[in-house]
Parts: sequence; C-alpha cells; structure tokens
Amino acid sequence: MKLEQAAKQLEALGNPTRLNLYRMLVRSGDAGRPVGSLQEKLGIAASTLSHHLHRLVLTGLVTQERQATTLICRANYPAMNGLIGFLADECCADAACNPSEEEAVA
Amino acid sequence: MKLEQAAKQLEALGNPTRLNLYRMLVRSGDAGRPVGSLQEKLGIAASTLSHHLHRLVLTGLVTQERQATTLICRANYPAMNGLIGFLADECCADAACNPSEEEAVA
DNA sequence: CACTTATTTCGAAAATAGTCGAAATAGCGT
DNA sequence: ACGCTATTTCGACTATTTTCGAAATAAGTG
Repeated sequence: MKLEQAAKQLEALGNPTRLNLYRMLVRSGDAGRPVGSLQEKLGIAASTLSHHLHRLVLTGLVTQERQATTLICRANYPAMNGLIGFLADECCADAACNPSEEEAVA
Repeated sequence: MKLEQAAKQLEALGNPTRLNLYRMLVRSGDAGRPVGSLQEKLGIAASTLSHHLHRLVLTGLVTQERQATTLICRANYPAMNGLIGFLADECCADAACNPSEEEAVA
C-alpha cells in the first residue's frame, strides 16, 4: 500500500464520529446497516452522516449497496486488513525492527 | 483503548507528512533520530516539523529525549501495538466478526 | 558572560474539515 | 404520474489544520 493512501484511510478513521460509525458497521457484520439506522443511532444530521460516509467510501473502507430506497453500508474488511498490514509492516509494530533499511525512508 | 484516544492517534498518523515522519522514526529503531536530522530529510520548515512532532508526542506515538542541545525522537512501539490492537479488536479485521455484540455500539 | 547550535513558541495566512438546514434527487408503491 | 420514504447535494458558517518566517528559548562551549 502506498503511504499516501494509508494516510488517507487513517485520516478517515481519525475522527471520533467516523471511527464510531465504522465500528458500528464492522459490528453489523455482513448484513451491514442502512444509512437511516446509522443516523438514528448516532443522532447527527442526515447530511452530516452522508458526508462522513462518503469519506469512508472514498477511501475504500466502506462499501454501499442499494436495496430499494435504502442504502446498506458495510465495512470493507480487506481494506482494513490492508491498512493494518501497512502499519504492522511499514511501522513494524511487532518489535522486530530493521534499522538497516533506514535509507529507504528518504 | 478508548475510541477517543484511538481516533486521536489515527488522526495523528492520517497526514502524509506525519506518517512519513513516524515511519522514519520507526525505521530508526531504538537509536531514534534527532529533530534536525528529520528536518533535513523531510525538507520542511523547522517550526512545521516541531508542530507535527508535538502532535505525535501528544498522542503518545512518539517519545523524545534530550541529549545536550539535540532532541532525540523515537517511535513508541507499545503505543502502535495498542492502536493496531484496537483496530484488529474493535474493528475485527481478522474476518471473525461478532455481530451479536452489536448493541454495545450505542 | 558572550557565542553557537538546536529546537520551540508566536503570529499570521491559506486551506481544509465539520456541522447544519433546506432543497434536490432516487426509488419504490399505487 | 403522484406521493412517500430514504439519502444526497447545496450553501453557509465556524473551527481546526497546515504552513511559514521571525523571534524566543534551551543547552552547551570558550
């Protein structure tokens, strides 16, 4: 994953409302959750929610599927796995760091 | 980890400059890197770098230690592990989702 | 103490983000 | 086509972020 894209995804999750939103979607599993349900639960303006959802969709962390008039939202697990992979990989969270690759940073 | 804190850390990493900065620190390992060295490598104003570093320090992702006039910066691995843990845990990136806990979201 | 190097704080400008309500659009069901 | 519910787009406003240069501080060294 490119650093730029990882930054975009991290930024998308780096807002309490969106992180909470994303978590709700994750916990909804494959069934997903309609926008209206999310809005009711979060208690924010529909337009605000739509805006946040759009940002999550843009970064690929969330997908949407129409079912009649309602829009079902789902967490995109592979995207999150990719992001966690980037963090664990590039930022070697698992202790085993390799300083010899330092020059590759520039 | 609290959602609020996770969001703060994600936001801190959700900026290309800071993510790159953090990555450089990670790759510098336990030796860390002086602020000046980071500045030279990144090619941004010292004040700008200081600002970004401050944000990373505030969220606990980076630690600093004075050595005479130079300040050594280091990635705080446990913090990153905690964050990855939150993502993998709360956002169950490893496929095994548990929708039955859905009500805990509210 | 004066001087030098390293880093931060201050002040300010431009850009981006977060929020809302009102109006517009999408997709049925009749 | 009309009406109904669900969602988005628009327009606006405030708050925050990002960035810089100049000045201030920190911590040595002669």
